Amino acid sequence: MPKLPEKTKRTRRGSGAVTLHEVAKLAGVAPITASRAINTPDQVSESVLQKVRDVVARTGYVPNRLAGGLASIRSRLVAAVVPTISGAVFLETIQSLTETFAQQGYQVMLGQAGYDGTREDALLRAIVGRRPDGIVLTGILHTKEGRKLLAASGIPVVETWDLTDTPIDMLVGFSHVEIGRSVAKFLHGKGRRRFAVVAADDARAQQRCESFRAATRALKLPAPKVVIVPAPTTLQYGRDSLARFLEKGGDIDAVFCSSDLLALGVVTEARVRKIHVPHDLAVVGFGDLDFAAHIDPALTTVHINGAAIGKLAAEFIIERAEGRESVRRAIDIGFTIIDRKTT
Amino acid sequence: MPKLPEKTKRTRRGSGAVTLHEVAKLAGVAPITASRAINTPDQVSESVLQKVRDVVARTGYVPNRLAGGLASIRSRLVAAVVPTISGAVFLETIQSLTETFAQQGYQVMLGQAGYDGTREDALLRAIVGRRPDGIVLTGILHTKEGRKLLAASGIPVVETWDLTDTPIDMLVGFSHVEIGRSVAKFLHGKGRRRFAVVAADDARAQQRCESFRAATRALKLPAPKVVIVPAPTTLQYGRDSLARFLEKGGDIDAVFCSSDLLALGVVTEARVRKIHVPHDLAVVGFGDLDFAAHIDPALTTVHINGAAIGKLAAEFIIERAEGRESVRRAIDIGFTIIDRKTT
DNA sequence: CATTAGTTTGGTAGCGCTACCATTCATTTT
DNA sequence: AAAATGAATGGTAGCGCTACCAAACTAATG
Repeated sequence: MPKLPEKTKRTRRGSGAVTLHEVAKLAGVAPITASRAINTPDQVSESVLQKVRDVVARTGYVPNRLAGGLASIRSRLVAAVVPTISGAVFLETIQSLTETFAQQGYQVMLGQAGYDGTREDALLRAIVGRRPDGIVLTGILHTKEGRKLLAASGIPVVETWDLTDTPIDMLVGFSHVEIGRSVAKFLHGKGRRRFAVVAADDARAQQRCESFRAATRALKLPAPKVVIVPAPTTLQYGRDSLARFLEKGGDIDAVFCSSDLLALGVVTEARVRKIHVPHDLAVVGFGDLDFAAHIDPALTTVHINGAAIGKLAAEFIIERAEGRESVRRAIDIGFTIIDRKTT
Repeated sequence: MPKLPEKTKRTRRGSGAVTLHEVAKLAGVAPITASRAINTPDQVSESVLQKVRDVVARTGYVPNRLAGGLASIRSRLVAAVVPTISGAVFLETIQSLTETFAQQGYQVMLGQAGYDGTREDALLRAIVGRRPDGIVLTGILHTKEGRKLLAASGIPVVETWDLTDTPIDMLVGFSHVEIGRSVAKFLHGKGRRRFAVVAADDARAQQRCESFRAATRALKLPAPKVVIVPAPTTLQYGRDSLARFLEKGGDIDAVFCSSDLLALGVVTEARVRKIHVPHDLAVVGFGDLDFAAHIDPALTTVHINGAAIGKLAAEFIIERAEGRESVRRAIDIGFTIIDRKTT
């Protein structure tokens, strides 16, 4: 059995790590055969496989995917872009995205674009430079520059958490306009008439707010009172917002919040002020985060299947990467209003 | 001005994207000069810089960092490993980590190891294969295999959210043992005597629980009642846990929870059962998440400066990558018990 | 003026891997 | 038996970039 050679030569260049060539030499085969033994084991004889696996174990060889990606145009790297990771809404999506990709041997690169989109272009350039096999845009509106860059790169892109008639490439989302309308109707159906909205200062929350407002108009109700809070949302903003409504002599009987955290804040503030939820005030959240069902009173909210979004987005990109062109390119995953105890 | 050439040749190989060589040719300089114009602009004359920048803008050239990383052993990629992204505790750390790195032109790759650590080794291999400039381990205990792999790779590693006498490399953390002890003393100082613990089934939560138990023994108090819940923790587990204590005829006057979400659950369940917090029951959380200060009653909890951990970890790795060997390698960032209204 | 030092540019040779084609040898078909 | 097929292996030539050294040229020094 050949002895493991000392790390000699290659002083200046090279990481000093074990390379495929060294593995091949120790196994007594050609480099390309060693490569096949590792990547496509069924193209190789049992004996070669054995020898190579043996050497890999002994040397602790870890393939250099930088080199592999450069040689094969398959980096097995994908990028996920979120406005910010601290807004808990996207977590489920990222989690299932990461898991689905990990199972297929892909690594996920995370980028935070910020809600204002200023860093977005720079981020996209950094991402494209890594030549990922796909890019998942999580809930983001795109600058012209960004769109051009992505289109030119030829990298598969999935936009998520929204719908548009002009997707860059693929799409997994749902209609924020539809949600705003549905919630308005829902509250109206419950006999509520004097609406308020607490909406984060981000494009999708604003869309929901706008269509909510439009729906109240269609229902011949007074225009809803609106408070805009910075994104990402917090419980405190929710408390403050309710306080604001009441200070302004707010005569309201229902609040639609753009996140569950805001809704929890409103519920909390209401309790402190001895306003009974749902009797005096109905509260609707958005996101159906983990805690929504278990707070007291249980929160009525709009459920989005974030995990499904992540899984689908990953599958779309994997299909593309494997060359299986999928026909479905845009999916509306829908939403559900979960009627619990705050309405 | 030379015309942009059609994309010809290189049909099978190559991404078809603009390369540095093409940029150089269009700018009328050697490839290496173009490289310098882009990466180290002050090594190059004003006129060359102008020409190259011009061509880059016209062609939409995006440097291939895969190739760059392969050639230079500087991938400008770093990996962050978390047990799971849905446990909100680490979010702040990841966020500040990502931001600090992004500012320096590094990209962050995210890996989820799972709380059980089964996927950890596979994940580490995948990460090492990408030859990142650094790896940040967020709150993880490491298998022998994993330690060996990382040590052999020579990649700078920062372990976080814990302390150990035998760090793989660098360390930014705090003492879970110290926290358990401090919280026990804190509650004892408030006159509480009949303790309970709700702890997640993960190593660090267990450490806090253990030292809490040890401290009660030292204080000659009865052993605390303990409920273990699966990680990551949820509000519901918190509610269930309090229910469990009470069913078992739990004669308790204080609960130490291993997360703020659990604590919120306990507080919620207590309210539903008309148990007054803090009069009848004191509750202490862990993490001091965003909402802790704003729920009602405001939550007493252990504050960890997660953002600082992320920032420091990033700085450690950047220093290493730039060749500036830092002396400080292990930092205890400490913690604070924030005394609010639940105790 | 020659010599030295500094600045700007270019050539060569890989980094570690895989695509593509060519070769060998065993197996099957006519 | 010859031809055709298939399976296993190897050789060559890059992928797109940068480290290293060398050359050319400018400026400063004695």
